[in-house]
Amino acid sequence: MLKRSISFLRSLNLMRLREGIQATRPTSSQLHHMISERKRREKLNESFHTLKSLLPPGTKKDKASVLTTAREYLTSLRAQVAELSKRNQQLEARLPPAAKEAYNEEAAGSSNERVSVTLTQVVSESTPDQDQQIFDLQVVLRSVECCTEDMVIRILEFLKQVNNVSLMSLEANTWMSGSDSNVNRVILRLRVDQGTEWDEAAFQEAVRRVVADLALNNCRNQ
Amino acid sequence: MLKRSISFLRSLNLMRLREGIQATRPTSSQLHHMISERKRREKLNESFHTLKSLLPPGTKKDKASVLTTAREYLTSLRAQVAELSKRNQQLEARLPPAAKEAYNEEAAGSSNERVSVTLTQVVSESTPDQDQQIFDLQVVLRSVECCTEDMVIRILEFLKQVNNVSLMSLEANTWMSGSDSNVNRVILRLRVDQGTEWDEAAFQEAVRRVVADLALNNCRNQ
DNA sequence: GTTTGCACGTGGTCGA
DNA sequence: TCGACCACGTGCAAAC
Repeated sequence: MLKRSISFLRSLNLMRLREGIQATRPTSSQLHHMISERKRREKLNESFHTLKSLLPPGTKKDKASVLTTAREYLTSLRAQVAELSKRNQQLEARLPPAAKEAYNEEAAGSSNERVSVTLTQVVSESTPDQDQQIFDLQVVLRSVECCTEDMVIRILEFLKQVNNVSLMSLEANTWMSGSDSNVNRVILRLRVDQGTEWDEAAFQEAVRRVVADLALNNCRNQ
Repeated sequence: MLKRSISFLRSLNLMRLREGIQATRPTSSQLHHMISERKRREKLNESFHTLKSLLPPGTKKDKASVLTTAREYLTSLRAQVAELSKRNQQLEARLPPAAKEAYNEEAAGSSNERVSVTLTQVVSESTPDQDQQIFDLQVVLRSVECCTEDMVIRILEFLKQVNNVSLMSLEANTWMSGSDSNVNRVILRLRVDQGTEWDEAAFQEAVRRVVADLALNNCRNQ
């Protein structure tokens, strides 16, 4: 019914335009403008309709209501994303880092090295923050009498001096391996702020030197 | 159909009237209509502006662009929520059962205490050694700025002074809780040689004092 | 020049 | 009747 009246008005106006055909020269441009505006309007209305279809179904078909509820829904979704991301980070923080590689490495060769430091980046698709990265630092030390406490303390005190990394989680184990030589393994999950420079190899080498120095000192003491 | 003809006649009459006399009918009702429509328009534009302010900042100030980008952003946020929720569920499913209690405890009350120390004996039927016992020491510290590194270092240095306990494994996490107050949790598995005297409550109280002292010092420093 | 976009006033419909 | 809402055509800018 409404469409009918609209089209009726349209034809009426067109008739009016044709009535003044002799005095109004820019009829074609005006007509083009008119239909262009009509096209714009219907496109905008279509966008309104599709947007309303995405909103929660109890929404009024009001244009203003569509806008305001879109705004509210958007902020709500943002809050949900933030909360979920935070909770996700909490969960990931206390998730034990994968320790399978250490076992394989220990079972295989490379045991001639008393200290091994590996640094692997954790790719997490849930929190793809571009300004920070997450690394897993694994330190394995085979020594006759280097207690895990000293090792962890040394590593942590070293980490405190590096200002753009922060500790997310830490996992340390010690176990006997073969005849009276125990193996200490520490896995640290680190969050690296990407703002400053970050030399991965240099950091790894520094950790290696710290641990090797600890092993030397301890062996000299005993 | 009848209505159509009626409206047609009416509009025709109105147009005739307007053509004839233009100054006699700008009555107050038309003026009210005008300013009301103006009010409506500016309110709608305001809604447009606020909605655009919530969109990603590279958005065109076009009305249609605002609508379409709002739609895209909304679907994107929805997808993010779905993916985060799925991942969250996966993470919660594979969460170790030991950490669930701490999670609930953190979510529930008992947050009035900034430091909590619990010591539980691990009964393991696989190694029923009678001359040594295994304990799990859990330390939770809620503080605005007590980094986990210091906490672990303090606990380990304290442990080094106790001569009849040795560290088996260590697990430390830190995560944000609420507004800018992070929670540090450290779980230590200790082997206690039963030969000498072993006062469980005293040990726990000593750990609590160490951690509380650390928190005090850190709060005083900052 | 043309196209795009927007605010304006206006007439019309639908519900209190 | 009054108020809210909407579509229409048009004048007026700025941008391709």
